Amino acid sequence: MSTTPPGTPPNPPPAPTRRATITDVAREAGTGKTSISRYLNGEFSALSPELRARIEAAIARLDYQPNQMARGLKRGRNRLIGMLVADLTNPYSVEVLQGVEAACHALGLMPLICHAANEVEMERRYLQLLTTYRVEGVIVNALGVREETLRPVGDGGIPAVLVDRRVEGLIADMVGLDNGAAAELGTRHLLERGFEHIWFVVQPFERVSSRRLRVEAFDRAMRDEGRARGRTLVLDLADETAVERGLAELDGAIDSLDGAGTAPRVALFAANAPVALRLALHLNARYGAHWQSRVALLSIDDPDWAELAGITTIRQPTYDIGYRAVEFLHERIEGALTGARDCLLPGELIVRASTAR
Amino acid sequence: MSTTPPGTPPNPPPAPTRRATITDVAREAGTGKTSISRYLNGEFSALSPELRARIEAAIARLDYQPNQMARGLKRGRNRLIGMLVADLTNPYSVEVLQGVEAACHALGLMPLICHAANEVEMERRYLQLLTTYRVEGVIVNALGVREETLRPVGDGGIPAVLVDRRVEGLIADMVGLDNGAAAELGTRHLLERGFEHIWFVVQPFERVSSRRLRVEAFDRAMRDEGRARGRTLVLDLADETAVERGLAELDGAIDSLDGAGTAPRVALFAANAPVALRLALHLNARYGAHWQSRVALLSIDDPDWAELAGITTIRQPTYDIGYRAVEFLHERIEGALTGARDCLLPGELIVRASTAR
DNA sequence: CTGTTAGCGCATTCAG
DNA sequence: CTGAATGCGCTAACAG
Repeated sequence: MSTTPPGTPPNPPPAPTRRATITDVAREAGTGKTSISRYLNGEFSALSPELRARIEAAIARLDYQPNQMARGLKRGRNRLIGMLVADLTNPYSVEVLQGVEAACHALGLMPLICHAANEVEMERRYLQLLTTYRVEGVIVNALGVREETLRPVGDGGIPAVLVDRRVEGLIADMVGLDNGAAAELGTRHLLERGFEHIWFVVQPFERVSSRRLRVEAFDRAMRDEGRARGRTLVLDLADETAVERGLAELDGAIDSLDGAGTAPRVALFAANAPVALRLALHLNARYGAHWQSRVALLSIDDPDWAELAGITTIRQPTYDIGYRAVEFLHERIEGALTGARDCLLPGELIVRASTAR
Repeated sequence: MSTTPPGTPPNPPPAPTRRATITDVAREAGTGKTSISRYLNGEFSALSPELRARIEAAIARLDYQPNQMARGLKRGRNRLIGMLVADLTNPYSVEVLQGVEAACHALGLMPLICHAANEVEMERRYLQLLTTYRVEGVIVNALGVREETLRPVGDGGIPAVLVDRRVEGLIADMVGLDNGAAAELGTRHLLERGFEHIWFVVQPFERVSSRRLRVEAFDRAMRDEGRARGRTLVLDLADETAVERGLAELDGAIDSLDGAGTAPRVALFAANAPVALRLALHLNARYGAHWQSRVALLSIDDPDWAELAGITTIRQPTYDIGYRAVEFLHERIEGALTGARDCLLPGELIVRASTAR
């Protein structure tokens, strides 16, 4: 069907081995390349209706599609932006991505998605690759290291906006959850529900600003309160033996605090979904399907299994985070010279059986 | 500023606003562009050690990075391939992606990841976009429609390999789970464990080949057996009211079959993880946390919450699927002219509490 | 309104 | 061993 010109047999063009170029179209339309270019760029006011029609026909006949690479080379901009994701396995990332995609769509940008899979080396490679492809900007959900890796980015380099985490020594826009408020929200909730012992469980946080902020807010909230006992457990999910050691510590505490038959007195506050999952798996294995009668679990992030497990969560405005990040980046690309800006979005508490009492 | 003349202090150039080009490097090294190009392409045998050193220095001084776009334009190949994902929200997709990335890495390819978010229109847009960026090939986890959308791809068009699903009228390589064997494996398992009523629950499958194959294999396996009763329930997850209607039907059946106190006689076989999650959520809401004492649940796909919920699964070799897909594509790109090939990988049954009796 | 000219950054003949 | 010239597909001045 396509756009067979009137008068020709309706066979689709025989799979052109070489894609048509602007020169081909010009020849086919009996005109110069400039007019084709004008047509492509919507400068119709500079084209007679007659010429325009001929061009249209030629393009259809040749199934012509302009080569973005060439356009980019000439124009100096290719509408490409990089999106560097630390861990796509984390539902958080995928959700942010949806916002990013929507915004890109709306702004005429094309996101190149790169997945570092939690490996610093990958992060470096991709960043370098993005650079060589001359992306106009990058959105970075970084692994946390500045040196070398992030050199080409940010101040002076290509425009960048950080997502979720700040990077030491890198001045750039940043958008993410209001970690302080979120952690405080969760802590207060647990305190209100009368838990006497609260463990904040988090992955190593020295290098990841968002985690650090969450820990700090937790500490602060617990200190302000005074009654309940709060502790922090660091779980390096990448090191299984370390994880088991940490979990054993937790088990000890839970066992010693068990108020047989009564509602649980201890609550676990997971700093994010991966941690929450690891905790749930362990508790499930150790105490059986009824582990929730022993311990309560609250988590920042709201993965799809949270509802199934009945755990309380603090949902992040992931979509908005992604969308906003692209907007920031776009402004920078268009030349906004503002200083580094922050956009901290609030989380939403979703109370489920685990802490409903 | 930029090109600091030789003999000046070795301060790193103050963030050149314009990236250095090959011409800059040539000038800086006091040679021609050709030699730089040779250096970049590793043709050291054609460079005197002395020249080579000068080039090296110049590149470092200018922080030069070759422009991939320009290279691609000239060479006619840009090492880019498109990866079109139907639904990144599905862990299956992310896992496949990891295999794709690893293979790309190994083969020197750069995957452009595009997320159709289950929208045919998005799929069309991205495919068209990939075309204009002149990707050398595409890996497609399609939404299932051929017309228009997939026109530029496959036979005659740019090399393509399908993942998980075949597309009607499109002749191309395909790699995915051996759906027939997997569904049969699951069905037999349920029969062995003595379930008397088995429901196969699946999303609308007319347009998605993998789903169709699973349904068919289930039917076949049930027919072969004869004793137990098998039924198929279609759940269109995109249509909530339809979903509820379907679930109500299921509820009726479960209730009527309830053998009070004994082990469950009915098992649900979910065709994939999204369906399994929807089922689990519903059962959990309706029968409480102990729903598994009423119904067993088996699912193709092995999402991270499966272990937590204790449901039996058939895990797909997702990583291998992605890796293999890239290998196929690579061969095609390099000019292999074989007819369409298939690569069907086996699934692995993981028995958990739900069906352990 | 329309076509000609000159590069964008790079790789590739083809002569030194 | 080395470099000058040519053109990839396209846009952007410049003239008609």
